[in-house]
Amino acid sequence: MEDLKKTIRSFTDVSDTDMEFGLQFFKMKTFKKGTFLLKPGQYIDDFYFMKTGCVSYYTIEGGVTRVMEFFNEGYFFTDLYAYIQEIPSECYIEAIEDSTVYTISKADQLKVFDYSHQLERFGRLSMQRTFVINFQRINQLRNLSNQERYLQLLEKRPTLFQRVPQYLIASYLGLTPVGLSKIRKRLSQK
Amino acid sequence: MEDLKKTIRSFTDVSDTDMEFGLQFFKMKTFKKGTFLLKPGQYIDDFYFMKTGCVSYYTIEGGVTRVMEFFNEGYFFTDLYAYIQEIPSECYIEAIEDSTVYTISKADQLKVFDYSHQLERFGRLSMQRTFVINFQRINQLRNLSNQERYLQLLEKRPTLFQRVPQYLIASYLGLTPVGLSKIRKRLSQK
DNA sequence: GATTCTTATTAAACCAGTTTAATAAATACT
DNA sequence: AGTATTTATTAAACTGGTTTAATAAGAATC
Repeated sequence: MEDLKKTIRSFTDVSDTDMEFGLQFFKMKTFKKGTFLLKPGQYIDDFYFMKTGCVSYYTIEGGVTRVMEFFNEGYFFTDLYAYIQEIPSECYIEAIEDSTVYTISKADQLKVFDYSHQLERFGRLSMQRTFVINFQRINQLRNLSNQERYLQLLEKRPTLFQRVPQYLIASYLGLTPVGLSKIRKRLSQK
Repeated sequence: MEDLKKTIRSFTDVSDTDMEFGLQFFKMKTFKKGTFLLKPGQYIDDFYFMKTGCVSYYTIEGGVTRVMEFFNEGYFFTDLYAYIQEIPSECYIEAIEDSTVYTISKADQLKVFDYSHQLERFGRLSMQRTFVINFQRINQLRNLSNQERYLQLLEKRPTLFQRVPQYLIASYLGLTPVGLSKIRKRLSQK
């Protein structure tokens, strides 16, 4: 669990005692490509850390799939919206590659936060990080054209384009496959 | 500061001792309509609670004003993005009505969190709340048409339409004033 | 109360996406 | 390898916005 430990300590100092206390609650799980970590209607009680692999976090509404995020190595993830509010999820989390994760239940996480002020701070800071990412996402959606968002994704997460089919990338960008294809054509003509 | 105290306790239990310790650091400030709490290039070291009034949180890029949020009574606010990362802001926070706020510096807030595990938890939970709001915002931007977003705003924050000129509402919705006008016309014709 | 400034609407031309459908290319399956 | 399925591209018609500019209505100022 060295990778997890390292990631936690990239947020804030955590003593060995507190870290050991925290890590004991994490369990390792594996998911084959095409299996689901979460489906609509289910409650999600787990918080995940992606060790290896990739999941797609998406909704289907009226037959339309909308990818909200791809989580790969080093990401913390869950359906945070349903998790926080303890309401049934409206989302899918699907392994789009064979994936290995560490997971901790909400009750155990609360135990950890009660025990350790340092780890509660980690919790606050990781929420902040999530905030920053979401904030950038909102600004991207509001201020950039679809073409600009495509180029930005290409720059920031180039490996995604090898791992993920283009129609899912299109969905992530809020486009139809046709729309993305047009953008790519337009760009290649320059 | 009863309103502030009440709002904090709506998140989590806080003992009188801890609350008293925390509240001593808040200062009351007033801003006349048209004055700025923040301008681009400035660092923001303050966290605000809106007692009465309303501010607009926006950017100007290439002459284009983009309203990100309106904060009125009962909202906690700051330029959280610049605040968290301790980088110069790229945003304006402008009082669009005479406003009264409570404010606490980042250093003081950290003192409070160090002193009180309960208030650190309030910090984490209020970050979570912010997350939920941002998440809904992203989903709105991705999944709803402009018309639907207009109707939803009309429903959720009707008072805004009395307080805020339409061209700022348009900006908040990511539209031009012309675009919003067209939507309103389309709707009124039904 | 008349003038000026700001805000909201309308019209016309335009554009970046959509939908639908056909086709081509790549991948998986037996 | 040959067939079936999935994924990506292209074309054509359409749509909901944009920009620019003119006009109308409302609010502030002298």
